[in-house]
Amino acid sequence: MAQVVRISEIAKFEGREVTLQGWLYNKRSSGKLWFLLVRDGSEIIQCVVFKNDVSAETFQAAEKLTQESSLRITGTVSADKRSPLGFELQVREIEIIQIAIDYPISKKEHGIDFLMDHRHLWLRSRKQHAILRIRHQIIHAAREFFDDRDFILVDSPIFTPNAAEGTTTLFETDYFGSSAYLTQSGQLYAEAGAMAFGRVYCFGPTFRAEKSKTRRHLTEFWMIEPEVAFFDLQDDMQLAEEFVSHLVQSTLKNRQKELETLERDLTKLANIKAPFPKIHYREAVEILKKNGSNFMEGDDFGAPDETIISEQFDRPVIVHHYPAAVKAFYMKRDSRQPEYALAMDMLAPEGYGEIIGGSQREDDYDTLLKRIRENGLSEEAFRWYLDLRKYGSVPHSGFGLGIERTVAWIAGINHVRETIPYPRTMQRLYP
RNA sequence: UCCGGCGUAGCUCAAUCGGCAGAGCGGGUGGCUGUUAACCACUAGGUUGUAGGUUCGAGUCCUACCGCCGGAGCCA
Repeated sequence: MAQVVRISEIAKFEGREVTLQGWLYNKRSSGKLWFLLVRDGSEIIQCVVFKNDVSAETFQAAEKLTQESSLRITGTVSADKRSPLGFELQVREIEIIQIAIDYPISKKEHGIDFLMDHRHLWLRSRKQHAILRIRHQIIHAAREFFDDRDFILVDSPIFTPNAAEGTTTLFETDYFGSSAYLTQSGQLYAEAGAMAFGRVYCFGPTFRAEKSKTRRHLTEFWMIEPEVAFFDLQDDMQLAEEFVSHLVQSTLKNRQKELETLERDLTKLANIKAPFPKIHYREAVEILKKNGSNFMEGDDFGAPDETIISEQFDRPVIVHHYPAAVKAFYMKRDSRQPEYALAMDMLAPEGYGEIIGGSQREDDYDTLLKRIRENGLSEEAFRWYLDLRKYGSVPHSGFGLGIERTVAWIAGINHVRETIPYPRTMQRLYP
């Protein structure tokens, strides 16, 4: 065995003998010659086995290897123009660790249900690698954005005693004889954090028991939620557009190869720079009317409406001042036009839908208490939340960005289920 | 929950008007010293989702159920 290296760093070892540890991705033969595609998690490299250059045992080992068998393979790194990677391994020795029998995912196409049943194995494939590396990059960029702006990470609990959004979409679980709910949003706790630290964010999984079967929905999805004291709606929208610009530009800069693997149109991403267009709800309604939608003013937008609106722009569009009636109880109303909430949504281009929802929060104790009562929510469960309006209440705002929809949009993936390692939907709790 | 679609080999799909259930991939065997989802030859592999019905005859038509896919509503 020679020095063990990662394939991603193979260029540094040209002309030297190295050992790779990994799995067989695919193989081809040509008589006295085997071409082994070996992956180690970082990259895939073609390893060439000439019958005349290796021992009989090693040549037999090459013959015996099946797809996804694990191995150590030793040889000399050589530059080769025919290789997509630019380098090959001229093999001297193969050590089989385990022969994989009947690996279920073949090189040809599969249906989505089959692939999702084998999600734990599907993660090994090229496309899934590209998507999850992009997800990693977006999460990294998101943390970097807030950390660089002096935000403190203050995570919210996952077990909660109360609802943040509609009560019909809560997952209820037994909690030592009483009920707890899986969080739908970390926002309410982030508000408490903002009153403590000024600017905070939380990042974690959230859960919605919505019976949605669409390409934009999961029952478990990850959300990053900043919350800032003394921010009004304008400040909030500006933060959101700078944030999303950063996510896109960081991915474009650091994951170009993965975006190309996914055949993403990079020119569309290059445009995504702040400022973004910002339109009042009423302007959005005008757009819908002009484009032949039978939309009723006063409603919230449906998915087809969002697509029509977002198609008017070459970058995400922020719609603000939604009718208060269709928005959550904690959103502050505009004092000059109280039928509208100081709310905003960011709609991604190309039909990817809403990626951000945010608002300026109601900061008046009596008004918030009234809203809680109007919505039939438990005053007792929200006692702590009301405290924030009792002890030094200030204007504050925040938003939540759904990671999976953002990854789907940036990576150009049709369905959010491929943007998370183990998607949870109404139909799927396995693997 | 509602609307629409699909269930055939391990996988992806064919099967004309209701008339012998087939191909590619994957597996096995053999061949090939530069392949890129390699190729060539041979080969094994089937309770056509389940239950019932119509018919001389059902993968195909009808009913119910189950599973999945897409969409709506709801949302990020």
